[in-house]
Parts: sequence; structure tokens; C-alpha cells
Amino acid sequence: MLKLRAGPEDDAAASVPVVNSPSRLDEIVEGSPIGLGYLMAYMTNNYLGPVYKLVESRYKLTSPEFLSLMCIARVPGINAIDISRSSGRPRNSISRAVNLLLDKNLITVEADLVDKRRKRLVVTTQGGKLYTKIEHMFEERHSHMLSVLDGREIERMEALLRKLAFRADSWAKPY
Amino acid sequence: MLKLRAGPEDDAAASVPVVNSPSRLDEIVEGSPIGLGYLMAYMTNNYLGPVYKLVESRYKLTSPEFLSLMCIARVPGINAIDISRSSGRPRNSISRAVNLLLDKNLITVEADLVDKRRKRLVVTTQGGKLYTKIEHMFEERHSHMLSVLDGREIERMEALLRKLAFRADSWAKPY
DNA sequence: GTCGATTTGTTCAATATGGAACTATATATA
DNA sequence: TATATATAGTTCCATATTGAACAAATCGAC
Repeated sequence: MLKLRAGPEDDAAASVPVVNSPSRLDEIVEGSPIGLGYLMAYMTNNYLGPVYKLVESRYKLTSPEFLSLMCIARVPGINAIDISRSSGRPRNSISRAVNLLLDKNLITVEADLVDKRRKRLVVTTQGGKLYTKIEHMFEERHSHMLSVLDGREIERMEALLRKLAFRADSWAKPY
Repeated sequence: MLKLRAGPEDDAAASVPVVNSPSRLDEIVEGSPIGLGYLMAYMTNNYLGPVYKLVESRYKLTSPEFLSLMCIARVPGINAIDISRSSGRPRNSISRAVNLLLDKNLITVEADLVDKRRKRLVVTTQGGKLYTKIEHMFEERHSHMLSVLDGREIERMEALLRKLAFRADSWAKPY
């Protein structure tokens, strides 16, 4: 078994480093035809990025690793390619991540009787516990990020994101 | 001068590869306390990611490079640290990117008379043209992505993202 | 059935990335 | 003025990432 924790403190969601003020963001985005996309990337970098880094340093998991762990914890029996498609990361990155999670005893493989190429992935007890901890860290960051919005706005935001993401077939066609 | 184009075709926004259907995304997000954040990352990976890749292969620019080019094109005289803060990428990545853009004659440096540590960055004619092309590529991807939403929804989405991003000081405090 | 095309997963090698430590300039305090 | 602290930018190096080429299993059209 590998050592999972890096720092001494294990308490709760802990401290994500302060993000510096986005001094020129307004000028960059204002009037830009791709402002919406830029802001989306900005938010992803600035909210998720710091938690990613914290998880990496504290639990020694790379981002494809805990992304995979999340998917496996939430969808037991999922396979690598579906993790790849559900996260937008390349297959080979997920493949490596899955093998690292196996080495760390955080997940196990079950045979897929229908298709021998596939590997059904499931979290171990230990992996489940770790996922819960990580989810808490994200949750805390999440609520800080959303504290600027009221309940109705959060609902709208999530609804819009769902609409975009779940309609992948319509926007993802070749052009 | 370095060769900038990779492929033979230069026409318009070109073809971003098809994104596979997010088969298990619904199961991963449903009921998750961090669904909103996951969806945001998913969208960033799946919309912006493919264009990033296309720009990288066609124009031989890494993502910090064209991110920097965008910032400099839109905010002439901006310096590296402000690009870093406005994009959520580390200072050293931006520093490297800026120097590569200089090598490629896409930007130039002007002295900052107020503070000798700073370098004011400005696009060259060539850099401006390239930025325009890249912006078109993003714009096309952008409109495909947003075609699922109607005008009112797009406005709401952008307003919500702006609210989140511009209120950085309130969510970015230490905790 | 069989043969070619697709799909899942892996490995390798080249490249991109970011933390840490550094230089040089600027600012604050006495 | 002198000294300490903070900031802009760079370089180094260890690591993360990904495209490409591959093996194995499956599917599909006959």
C-alpha cells in the first residue's frame, strides 16, 4: 500500500491558496465575441485549479486520477473509455490514471462478461473513503465560489450548464 | 521568422474533431453536490479543448502562447503578471509563452517608464492578424456550442459568469 | 462462417507544465 | 540613507500530458 497523504493536517477541506485579483479581466472580456468561453475557462482555472493542486499535493493524486476516482465512485462498473468521454480527457491519460489507482488499492477491476476488451471499475472501501474526503474539499470550494449567487441564480446556472452539456450531440457534430 | 502554419488549408475556422457522446455524464453529475463545477470543467474541456488543439497543431502555438496573444491583442501594453492573473495560469508559463511570441515576431516589448521591472507587451501587425484568425476559430466553435441556447439564455449565462468572475475578491479570500 | 473495420486499452517518446529558487527593481519603515 | 519586504520576470528541473503506433477483442457486411 502506498502512502496517500502528503501534509500532516487532514482536517476538512483545508485552505486553497488565495487567488489574486483578476486585474485586467474586464478589459479582456469586454466586447469580446468569445467572452463567454473565456470566462468559462477562467472560472475552471481559478476555482477548480487550486483544489486540483491541493488534492495533488495532499493525496498524491494527479488530476486524471481523482477525476477517474470520482467517476468510478459515482458510477460503479464504469470503464475507462466512458470516463474519458465523460470528462473530456484523452484515453491514454485515463488508462494510466486507472492503473495508478489500482496500484494504490483505491479501485479494483471486475471482468466484463459481455465484452472482454472492457474493464469494469469499482472503488475499494479505501477508495470510497478517499473520494468522500475529496468531494468535501470540492464542495467547500464550490460553495465559496457560488456564494456570490443567490439560490435562484445557482439553479439557473446549473440548468444552463446541463442543457449545454447534455445536448452534446447537437453541438459536437463536425463542421 | 518561423513558419506558423502546419496544415495546408487556411480556410476559415476549420474542422474541430467530433466530440464523442458523453455517455455516462448524466449518471456522474446527477445528485452530485459538485455537479455544477464538474459540468463547468466538462464544458471547458470539451469546447475549448478541441479548438486549443487545433490552434496548437495549425499555428504551432501552445495554449499559454495564444492565451497571452489574446490578452495582448485585446489589452495593448498589458504585462506578463496581469496576463497570468487574468487567465489563471502560472507566471512562469506566461513568461515562457511571451518569450516564444517574441521569437516569432508576434509581439514586441515596450519599456515601462514607471516601473523598470515591467514589460509592456504589444502585438505586431503579424500578431494582430494571427489573433484575428484564431478569434474566428473560437467564435465559430463558440456559436456551435451556444446554438443549443436561445438569445435570452445566452445573455443569462454570460451575466452569471461575469458575476462570478468579477466578484473574485469575494470568493477568492482565504478559508 | 470470414475478412476488414471499429473499439478498448496500453506503451512509448516527445513535449508541455509548474513549483522552487533566483535576479533585479520597487516600496515601506525607521 | 539603510534595511527589510514585496513584486516582475526568468531559469531550472522534475513531472504530467498527450499524439501515435500498437495488440486484442468485437462488430458488421457479406
